Amino acid sequence: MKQKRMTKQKAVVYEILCSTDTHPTADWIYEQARKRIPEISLGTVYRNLQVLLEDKKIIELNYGKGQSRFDGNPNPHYHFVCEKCGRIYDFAQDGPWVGEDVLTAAPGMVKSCRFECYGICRDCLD
Amino acid sequence: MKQKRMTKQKAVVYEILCSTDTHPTADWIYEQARKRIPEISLGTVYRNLQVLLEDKKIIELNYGKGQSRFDGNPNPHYHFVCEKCGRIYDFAQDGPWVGEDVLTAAPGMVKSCRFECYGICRDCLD
DNA sequence: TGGATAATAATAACTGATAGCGATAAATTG
DNA sequence: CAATTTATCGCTATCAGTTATTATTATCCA
Repeated sequence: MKQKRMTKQKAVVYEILCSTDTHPTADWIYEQARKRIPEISLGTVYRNLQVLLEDKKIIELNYGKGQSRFDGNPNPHYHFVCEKCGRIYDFAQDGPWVGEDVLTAAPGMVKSCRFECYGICRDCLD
Repeated sequence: MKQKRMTKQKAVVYEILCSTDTHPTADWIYEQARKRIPEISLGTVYRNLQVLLEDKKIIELNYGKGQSRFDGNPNPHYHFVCEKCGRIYDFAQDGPWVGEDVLTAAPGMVKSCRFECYGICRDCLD
């Protein structure tokens, strides 16, 4: 297996992602990264996000439209997407989970799940 | 509000989508549609899928990578994605549902949800 | 049936992401 | 510590999927 190196670029990408809970896009990470490594390229950001994904250090969130978003928390957890402001929130990791009965109703062997809610966040409700 | 017309193309796209439970891609629908309207264009398929989505007649399923898939059943239901063969299955609509407790744990007002399981389907397990 | 206009077919343009390339720098070897 | 290997770099071109544009055609209501 190909050995992986920790580079300044990779470290910065990972640090930026871990220092926020906003589930940013690659573009946003790129903008932030340029503040610390002005010559970094968008391709490098994408490449390192891919490597971090392979190492299961981070999670990728796709919402079909637009860009992927990334999450520095690799532990399984649910997300709430505000349809008004677009922000993505985490469900509390110590909150309730989808029941076993739902999983056993699946037409096959379940290896992982994805659960998301869409609606209006508390900020936008006020 | 702009009035919408029912065209041969739109009807065919909808009929094709409703006549299968394979959650096809726009490309597949296009191939099928050409059997009935040889001169139909891919753009028209995409456009009509968009219109049907707006009318909430169908559902779009994105899995990030690759093409979107479409579902002629607009009622809320869960999906199971086989990671081996790529097929997408429906959960039984009379099966168990994600508990209310999970929904009330959301950081906002929930309007819709998405729940998917990934794993190996029964066909591929044999 | 006629006319306004929504929808079409064809094709070009767009977007997010990836691949290829020569250059660079980190690891390894002697 | 120098030489060599090779992973990663920045850059650019490319790709796939989708959407926008445009001239033409078809729908629908009076």
